[in-house]
Amino acid sequence: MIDVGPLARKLGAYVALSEAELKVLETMHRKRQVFPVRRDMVHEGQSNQSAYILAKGWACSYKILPDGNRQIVDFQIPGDFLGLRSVLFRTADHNIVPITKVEASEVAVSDLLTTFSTSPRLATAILWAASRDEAMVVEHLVGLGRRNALQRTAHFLLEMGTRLKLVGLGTAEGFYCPLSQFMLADALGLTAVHINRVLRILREDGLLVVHNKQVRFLDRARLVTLADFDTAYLDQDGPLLR
Amino acid sequence: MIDVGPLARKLGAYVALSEAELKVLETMHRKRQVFPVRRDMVHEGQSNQSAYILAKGWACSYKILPDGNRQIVDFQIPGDFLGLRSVLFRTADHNIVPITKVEASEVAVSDLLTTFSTSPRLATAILWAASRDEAMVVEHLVGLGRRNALQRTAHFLLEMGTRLKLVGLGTAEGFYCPLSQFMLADALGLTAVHINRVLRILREDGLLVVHNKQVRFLDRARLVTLADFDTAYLDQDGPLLR
DNA sequence: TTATCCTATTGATCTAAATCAGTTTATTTA
DNA sequence: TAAATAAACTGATTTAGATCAATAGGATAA
Repeated sequence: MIDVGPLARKLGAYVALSEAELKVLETMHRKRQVFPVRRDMVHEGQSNQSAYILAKGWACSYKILPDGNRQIVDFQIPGDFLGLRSVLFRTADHNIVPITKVEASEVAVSDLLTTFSTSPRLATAILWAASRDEAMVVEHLVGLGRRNALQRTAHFLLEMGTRLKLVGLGTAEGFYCPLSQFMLADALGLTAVHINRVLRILREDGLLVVHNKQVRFLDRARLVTLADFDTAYLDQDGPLLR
Repeated sequence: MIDVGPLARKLGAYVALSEAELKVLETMHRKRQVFPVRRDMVHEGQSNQSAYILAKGWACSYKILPDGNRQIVDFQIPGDFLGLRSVLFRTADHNIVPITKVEASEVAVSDLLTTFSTSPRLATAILWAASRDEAMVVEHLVGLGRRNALQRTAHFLLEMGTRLKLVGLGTAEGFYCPLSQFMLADALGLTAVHINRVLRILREDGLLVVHNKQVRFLDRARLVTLADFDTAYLDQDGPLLR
């Protein structure tokens, strides 16, 4: 079997893609670019921004408040679109920065629109993926509003695990995670000091271990209960539609 | 001038719409329905849900956690789409409930897709509006993660004011707001008790008054500073594109 | 190979917001 | 129009997570 790449793999979880559709996806990966760590790819206020498909590495989208505080809105992993809203919105309303070295393909919005009209199944799959990403932002919001530090952290790590598994970068047991405790803190609306304590509790309770940029789930069942994690779109094997 | 309805008014802030495009929008408002207060229009887990355009009244989308806690994700006001993600996602991942009596028009997704291919300008405008809504969810997330109760509340009320002004339901001075302090609390990740105290502080500081379901901004400049409110897409008069 | 920086870790203390326990004032409803 | 219910408001107390202040281990740079 050929390597279909993370995006095709992700969309394939939704619809079984034909050879022709895979070809279209392939053509979207022409202009591959490399982005170094810690240098903003998209900057708030920038206009005429491009959209990208992330092929390798991790990035994150964030906002900075006037007091210097940062809130990470979402992490982008291989197979994710990046900066789509900035394009539609004409001006970026947030920043995007690589966490590791990133490889990404620039996608012209016009190409995307063409794809939409010529390949409706692919279009549905892409919209499905976009809706799923939005649903994750919503879940993140719910966590910040109504979950305590422990549940929030557990939920976040379970979700990242699920996302990574979908693109073949993780298993039910764990995943490689290049995030520092400071980044976790900025995503979860906590301080790094508190994240450190939360991770200790999770470890001491035998729920999960984070060590050497590696997350390992020790007791997934109890974690899922603790975090009220919805496994609906996880317990799925093969595409939803044929 | 004819009444173009809240959606046309909102989209008109982005592109100047032609007579033909207004006609298309009008046909989307055929199947008008009325929904009573406090009876879920969309329920989590429901599948084959319809999408709606809200014509009159307020609704909100929310999630309930197992401990009974509620997090309101967003409020929907006239001109907003409602349940779009549920349609694309095939199963609703959240609930939507009317806060006041609601009038909404059912939109078949097929109609929407037709509109997209026949009227590209309208399509862009709708995507712009959708991006804007998503940007507001993101801003909400940032507030929950990194703003204190006072800034968060101020920011939220300024934002609602801006949204309502865009559809002609508010002015720079204030707006009608049917939300109880409990609903504000569920949206802002606080308790009703604390919302009450925050509103008192805002009142005593001469910043804004909430009374009789009416929000009045007393010192907009200071509010904007306090909340770090981005007025970029507010200081706009007439459509962005022609 | 020492100095510098970043990340992880821990203890002590502080504080914003929650919780608890009411009273008061509006709305519904009967 | 009285009774019932929901919403607004307030004080006292508690607590989850922040802040402050260090220590220590790797990694990077010079």
